[in-house]
Amino acid sequence: MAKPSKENTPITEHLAYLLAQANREINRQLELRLSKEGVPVEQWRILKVLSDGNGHSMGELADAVLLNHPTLTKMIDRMVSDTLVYRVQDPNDRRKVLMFISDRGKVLSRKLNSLAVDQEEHILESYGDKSTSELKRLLESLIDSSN
Amino acid sequence: MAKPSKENTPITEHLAYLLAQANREINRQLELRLSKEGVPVEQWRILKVLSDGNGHSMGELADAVLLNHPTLTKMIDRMVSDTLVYRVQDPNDRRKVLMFISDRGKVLSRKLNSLAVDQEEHILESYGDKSTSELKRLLESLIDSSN
DNA sequence: TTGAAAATATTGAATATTCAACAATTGAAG
DNA sequence: CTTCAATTGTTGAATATTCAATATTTTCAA
Repeated sequence: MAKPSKENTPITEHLAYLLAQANREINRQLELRLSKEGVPVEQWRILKVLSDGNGHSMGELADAVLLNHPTLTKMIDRMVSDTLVYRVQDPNDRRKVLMFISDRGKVLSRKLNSLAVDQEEHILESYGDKSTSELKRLLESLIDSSN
Repeated sequence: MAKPSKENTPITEHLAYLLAQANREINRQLELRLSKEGVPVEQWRILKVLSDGNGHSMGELADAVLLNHPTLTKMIDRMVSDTLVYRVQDPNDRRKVLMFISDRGKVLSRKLNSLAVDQEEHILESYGDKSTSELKRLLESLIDSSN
């Protein structure tokens, strides 16, 4: 019996493709909601991370919000112009810049969170509680196993 | 007892974020392998879809490979220059353009598939057979429920 | 049959992202 | 101490993506 070859697997069966497709779709939906406040998904992430009130360096932020450094720098430039966040030089390591959320940023962050929560709840409804938490668990473990 | 508020959920617990993170990581790994042939992930997808030998319209292709139309048009322009694919006007509907894979494209496609299969096997090893198929199942069903 | 609306693909301008080079600071070896 | 390598963040040029406008063809209603 011939050993089953994976060479002709349709693209829709590749994990990489399924992840890209699911991510694209969920992201599109989230984008749609956040557009009510005229804010891209990445800015929601940035505000969410910073809303712990602590200072976060650019490198740390870039990791957390899944952007590479130059892209983050330029996005932060815009957010500083919009007075949503501000930069402070790290006194302990003057190479670093610490980012903080402003009061205006906090107000916006609350609105965005509520839009994001809306979406999560919408997913829970149409996709189910069980599937959602199981999917989250598997994704976390995939991410873990990739490091 | 206070009703649990989701407003302060850390970003790492949002499905949208987990999907983005997992997708980024898996995509990065795939990119790394395909870079051996100097080809971006999207071109692998295009070649894979076209390797059924049939003609596919630009719209159909754009859906299948998760690119929007103008981006696809420009990527196809490059691939035509590299003689990996070619355009034919659809005789039944002259608004449409049918894309076909060339012989050179087929040769490249085989190499790319083997690199992609390598990755899937690597994932199976580190992440496990069971988890992988379960994750795929859940992703498919999430995508379904989003349409 | 005609004319307006829809579908399909491309183009060019505006934006955004990425890559490589740079500047500043820190760490660490000699 | 001094010097050289590593770390951190930004910049500018090169690329890539997106949005809006366009051209072409088809569909379909009047």
